[in-house]
Amino acid sequence: MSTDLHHTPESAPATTPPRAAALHEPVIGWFDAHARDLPWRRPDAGAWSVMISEFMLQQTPVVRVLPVHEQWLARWPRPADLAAESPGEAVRAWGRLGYPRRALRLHAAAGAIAQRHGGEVPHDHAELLALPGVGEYTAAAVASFAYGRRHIVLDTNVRRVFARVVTGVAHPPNATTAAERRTAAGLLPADEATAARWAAATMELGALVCTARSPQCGQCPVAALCAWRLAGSPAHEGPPRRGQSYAGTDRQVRGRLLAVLRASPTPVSQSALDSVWHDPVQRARALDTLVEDGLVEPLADGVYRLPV
DNA sequence: CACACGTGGAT
DNA sequence: TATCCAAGTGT
Repeated sequence: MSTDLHHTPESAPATTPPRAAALHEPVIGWFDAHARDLPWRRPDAGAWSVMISEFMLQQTPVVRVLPVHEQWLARWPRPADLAAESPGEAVRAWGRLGYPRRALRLHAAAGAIAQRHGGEVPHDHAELLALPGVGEYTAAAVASFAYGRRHIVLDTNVRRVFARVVTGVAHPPNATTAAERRTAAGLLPADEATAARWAAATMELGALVCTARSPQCGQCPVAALCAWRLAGSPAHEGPPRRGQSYAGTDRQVRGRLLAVLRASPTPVSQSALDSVWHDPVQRARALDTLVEDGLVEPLADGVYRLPV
């Protein structure tokens, strides 16, 4: 086994990266045999179902999204149904998925779809991107998964698969780079339907086999072509991967405060909020930012509620 | 571009 | 127990 002692992120892999065409069939074939049966992937799933799932899946695992996604779709079958609700109800129904600003943005996106797009989730990438809460990834994902369009879908799973198979490193950079976009563009099948299949397949491969912690290379359809394996599965180099701290942060306080509001069908008093965090300064700051974000609505006399 | 932004399960 | 990680977006 030859080890490159002077390896840097920009250096060429020790072996030739696999050709695009050599990857398509095994990866898509693997997907056909092993893809999970997720509600938003079923033939009868509409674009709205896909869009709800994409919002919920931003930084939240599939198993926790499943039940909430089902509830949302049953309660708000079309974008206009959600748009007709108060934003507070969206925040409440978001439950404990985390990052509740996503609920607010999905509610706002539903409003924009009802107003500007005749109630239909747009097909066009640029129009999707213009919606609140829809970034580069989500716009591509909705266009590709819901409408079969040909787009570069670069999420954390796909980035990790390409980092290993093509670039030969254990993990992708912290932020998406131009080099990654070039790699993804070079691998994207020319045929539109195949490209959409490829996007879903590479994402699923990263989620189920080419995982962050302990990849199941024995199950991987392209293990024999994988630049990382061929290089001896070298450990991660470079800057430490971004860790998230949580205990004691404003985020934790915001979470506590919002949990109180979600649980109460009626406005809550200042004292009810005061009871969930000891430090009055941090508590006040957290409440302030929740109000700024539109997640909490202050009423008169130190009473608060979810936004109407 | 680095950082804020929730929550909970796995190791 | 501490850390890592999960289909990112907005600033």
